Amino acid sequence: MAQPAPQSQSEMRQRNLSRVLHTLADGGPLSRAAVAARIGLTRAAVSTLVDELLRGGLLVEQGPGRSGAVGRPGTQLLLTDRGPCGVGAEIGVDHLAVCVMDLRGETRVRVTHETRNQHSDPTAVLALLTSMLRRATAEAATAGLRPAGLTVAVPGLVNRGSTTVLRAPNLGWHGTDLAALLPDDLGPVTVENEANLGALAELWSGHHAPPLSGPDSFVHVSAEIGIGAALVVDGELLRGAHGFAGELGHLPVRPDGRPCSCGGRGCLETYAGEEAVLRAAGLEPGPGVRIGALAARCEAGEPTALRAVRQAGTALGIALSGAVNLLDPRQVVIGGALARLAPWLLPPVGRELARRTSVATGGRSTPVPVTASPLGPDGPLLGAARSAVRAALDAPGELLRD
Amino acid sequence: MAQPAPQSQSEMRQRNLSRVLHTLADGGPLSRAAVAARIGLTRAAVSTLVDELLRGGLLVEQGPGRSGAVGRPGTQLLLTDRGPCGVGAEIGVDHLAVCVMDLRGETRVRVTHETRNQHSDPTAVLALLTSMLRRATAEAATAGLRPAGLTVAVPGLVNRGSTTVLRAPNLGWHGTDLAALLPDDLGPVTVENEANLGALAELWSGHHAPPLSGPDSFVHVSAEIGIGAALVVDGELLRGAHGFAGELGHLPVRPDGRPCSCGGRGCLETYAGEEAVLRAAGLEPGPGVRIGALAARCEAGEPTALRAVRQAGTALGIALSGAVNLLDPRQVVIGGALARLAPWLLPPVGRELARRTSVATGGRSTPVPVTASPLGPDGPLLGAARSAVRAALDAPGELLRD
DNA sequence: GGTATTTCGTCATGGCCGTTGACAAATTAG
DNA sequence: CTAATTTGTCAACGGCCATGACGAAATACC
Repeated sequence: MAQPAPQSQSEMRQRNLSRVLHTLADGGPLSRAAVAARIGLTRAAVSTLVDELLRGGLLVEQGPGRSGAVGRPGTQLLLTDRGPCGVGAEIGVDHLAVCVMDLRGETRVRVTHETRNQHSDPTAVLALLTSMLRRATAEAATAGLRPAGLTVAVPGLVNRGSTTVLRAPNLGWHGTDLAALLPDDLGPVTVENEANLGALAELWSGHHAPPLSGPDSFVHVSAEIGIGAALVVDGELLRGAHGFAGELGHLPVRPDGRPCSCGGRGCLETYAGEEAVLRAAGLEPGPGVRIGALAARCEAGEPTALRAVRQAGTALGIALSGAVNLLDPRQVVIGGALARLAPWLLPPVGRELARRTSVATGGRSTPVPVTASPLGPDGPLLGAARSAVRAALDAPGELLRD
Repeated sequence: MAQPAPQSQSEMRQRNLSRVLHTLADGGPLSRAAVAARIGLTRAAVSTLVDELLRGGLLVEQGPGRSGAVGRPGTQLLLTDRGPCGVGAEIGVDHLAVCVMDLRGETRVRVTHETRNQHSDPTAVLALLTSMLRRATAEAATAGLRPAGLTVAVPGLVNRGSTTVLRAPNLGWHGTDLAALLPDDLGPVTVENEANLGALAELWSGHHAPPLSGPDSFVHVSAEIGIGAALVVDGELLRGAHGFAGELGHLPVRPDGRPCSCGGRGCLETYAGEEAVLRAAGLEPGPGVRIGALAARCEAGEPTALRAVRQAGTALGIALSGAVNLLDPRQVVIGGALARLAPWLLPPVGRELARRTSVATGGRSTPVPVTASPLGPDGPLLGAARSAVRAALDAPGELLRD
């Protein structure tokens, strides 16, 4: 929401159009007067903004609302469920997925495909993804939806603001420009780290702690590539100077401990990474043998698996203590595939956090709350789609161009 | 602050006035045309903005600039060195300081007073500080300067957006509202953690790495209360949800190590905190025996002191590795009193960072640069004064009110 | 030296945009 | 049924920036 200052009046107009759209996206159906009250403009001004958006087909009017309150009831406004939509795509280690979301945030089409993308050829993978995109958008078109932007979630590092994947170790991709291999008729293409998108999905879903004052901030842990964390600060993603922020997996947990592939020693990843935990649980990591298998053993109550997860949780808690002391987030969220392990992971994590973050919580008895994301593995895909939707709502000028 | 801005165009005007002021504050003397080019408005628009600021006495015209370039030379504009000014104050453990800064960023008056503020009475300390403020602003008045805001640096935690010191262990203050004990005729009062202000001073001083692209981001380490770090992300201070961000001192360095007063074990502070380092160097911590004494022994080449600092540096490097992996800052700055130890502290810190942050630097051979702040112990005071100046430049409407 | 060129600052004009104040419409309270 | 309240719209207004032209003041070139 933090947009650049308006410097010309047309920019101000764009920003106000966008504010109307976002207000309706957040607050469900509202009358013109209610929108005006929320964004601090007069009813007359909002009327002209709404007229423009209605003419452009971005809003629809519902019948007069039965409010029960005194006074003339307002006509309820709603974002359209036709017209522009956002497209999200996810490139996972063992699957591809596409999701079409309308401006209201409803998922309208979803296509999934199981594959093995480890050490794969980007051209082949993106050709498959493109055909899935074609199928999904064709189906969306029958519902009157027209793509206004595409966001792709990737398990790797993406250069800030570019569409090039710098490194995706699990895919074996290096310096691959995805925009060149994807359709260009779906609107602007954005490529983003999947952990970041998972965190944004969490932020935008709104089903967590109410924003007491000011925007939200949290640490969102996932474990697709090693152990990644996405940091949301004041409602915005913290990407870092080079786009590499959130490398929780290489926080030193035991400075003289096990050597890590990164060259350091005792990184969190050597204790709580997928491979380390699977081995500790007596499982041989391999294709198909991933966190899901471990969760199954925990559910079965197998002691080796439980001990392995507990130890991983302790290490994760130590690393998260560092993050909490540094960042003072409102909460910590365990998302992605790790969310399945939450029942066994949260207790040791919470224990370490309680021990080690008393200063950062101001000595109060309540440590940072740690929760599991209800979105779980769907986070990155939904975050990608919603990111495309929000980008469209941010630029109403583009959408009104017809 | 969440005031419903009913007049969105006058808000735009205020912003543009502010942009003119900030452009001149950053870029030295500039002509109207140069300002227009920088902020993206037309010369005509900037002319009216500048007229208003000239009439309000915030700008002055210099004679036509001798540029040597073809074309009519522009009349150079400059912020005034009279009229409104910012006042900064610092409450240290063993000193008080006040600084008056004009809109150009020049320090015009500075008053320092040595005291012992450990476990002191806030009322007495602030009475003394008030008399210093009176003296400084009286002297500033003879130069035509009129205070437009006061920012106070304190070695403790301040609630976000309030003027109340939650906890300042070294001062022995708890829940003290400073605004009630300070003069109210110096403009709005702001209270801020001194580590944060030191970092902002560093950010605004501009004498570090050139901003290659986008705003700056760095981790700024100081050591007044334990070990504090201030985090600057995208040119803004990261304060945390409760205002407690930057507690570097309690990052776990050796999770089963020495017990810490915070209740945790192996916190950085137990290895690199002032008290721990002094003891390791064979010094008995006490009033007057602080980091300065240690630096003197290092300069003398005393082996025990050198070893103590080297070990502290290693611990600091481990903790900073965590911070760098999480935040991906452009650089790390050692500031405050710690800057005096830089010659002996930087090598071990750099060594640990190089070992442990290869992932966060994208595998490139150049790790995050670590530098010592050239401001050193002056950072917090200068940051406080400049923060007051910038707040004034942000609200030109207030300054033009006469 | 003189003219052309370039750049600066200003002016009048115009368009855009949100505000103000008033009014009809639609509903509830009594 | 009347009064009160709220909604949505309209016309007039004022503020603000863009546009395009102009004179002013310097340099570049002949």
